[in-house]
Amino acid sequence: MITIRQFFIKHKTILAYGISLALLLILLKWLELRFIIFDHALEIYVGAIAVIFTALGIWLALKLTKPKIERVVVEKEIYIEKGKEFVFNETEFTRLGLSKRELEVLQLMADGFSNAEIAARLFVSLNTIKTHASNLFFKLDASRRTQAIEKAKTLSLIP
Amino acid sequence: MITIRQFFIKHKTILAYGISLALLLILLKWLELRFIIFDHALEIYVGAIAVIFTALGIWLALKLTKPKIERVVVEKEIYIEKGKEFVFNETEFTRLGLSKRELEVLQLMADGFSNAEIAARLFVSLNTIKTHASNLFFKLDASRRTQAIEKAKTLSLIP
DNA sequence: TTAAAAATCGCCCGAAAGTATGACGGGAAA
DNA sequence: TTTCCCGTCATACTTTCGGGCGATTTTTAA
Repeated sequence: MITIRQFFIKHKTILAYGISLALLLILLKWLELRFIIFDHALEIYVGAIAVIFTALGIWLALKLTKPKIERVVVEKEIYIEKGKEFVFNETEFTRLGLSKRELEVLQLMADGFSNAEIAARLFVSLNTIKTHASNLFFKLDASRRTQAIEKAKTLSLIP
Repeated sequence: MITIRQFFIKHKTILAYGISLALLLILLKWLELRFIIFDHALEIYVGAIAVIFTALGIWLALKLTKPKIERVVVEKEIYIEKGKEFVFNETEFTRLGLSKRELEVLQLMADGFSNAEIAARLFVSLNTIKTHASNLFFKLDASRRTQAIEKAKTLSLIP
């Protein structure tokens, strides 16, 4: 159930607009009264309306235009310690969403084994290895095993 | 010296605005005439003016304001190898009887390039790269490129 | 200068790798 | 309990690799 108060809070922009309009109408009525009093006041009246509504239009346009989004690419340098003992990069592993099995296959691939050899070593079918390899390439954004290995090494996923 | 024509060309936006205003005034005059004829036409008249000038305001705002630009910073990570400078194993290189070109191909292979890509990079044909690769595999006693890369790395032939 | 080594290219063919898609069970999380 | 991910496997197809030839042209070094 939505209370009136909640409604007010939710639509405060619309409310503000409504109140503004009301105030404008009051102003117009007041101007209308003045118009009766003065000669040639019609021109002033119309002019005032024109000015006010031009301003309103401008305000509306500025308020309602969506900002154009510009992407700025900032290069962030990440230094990788090399030559020391291998430390597994758990962060990247999780970020890329790799599975244990996939890492296992990746490791064996880097060791120079063929898909058939990997399949034999892990006691699964060749097709399974191919599936793992495919997923691996997708996750590592690689299209070849050598590329995948290269990336995995720089990311410290494998020694 | 700026001629009148040049002035017109330069400020055609302003001119367009002026002409629009003139047309609007004509329209208003015409409406004013109608207003005399009809009873209660004042409200219509004022409403029309309000609408027109609101539109004008919106148009003006859109035309004259610079588009809002929202900057979104996108971080692109760049991995940089640090420490452990690579020392080329000249001994192994000579012992295995590798050629300069072969080493070059080997290097590119390790970087994850396909034979076709290597061929393009070295401005030679795919067949040439295949020949180099074959010789490479023979000399390194490997039967796959991944194996060759593995061996070459442990022998410090490539970083 | 001349032979050896290196680099280039070609063709054929089979093997391996990779793509696409679908399916199924099991375990963990919601 | 249901959904989602993982691991498993399969089929069918395309692409890339790698082996096995042979061949010509530079380069290099004796």
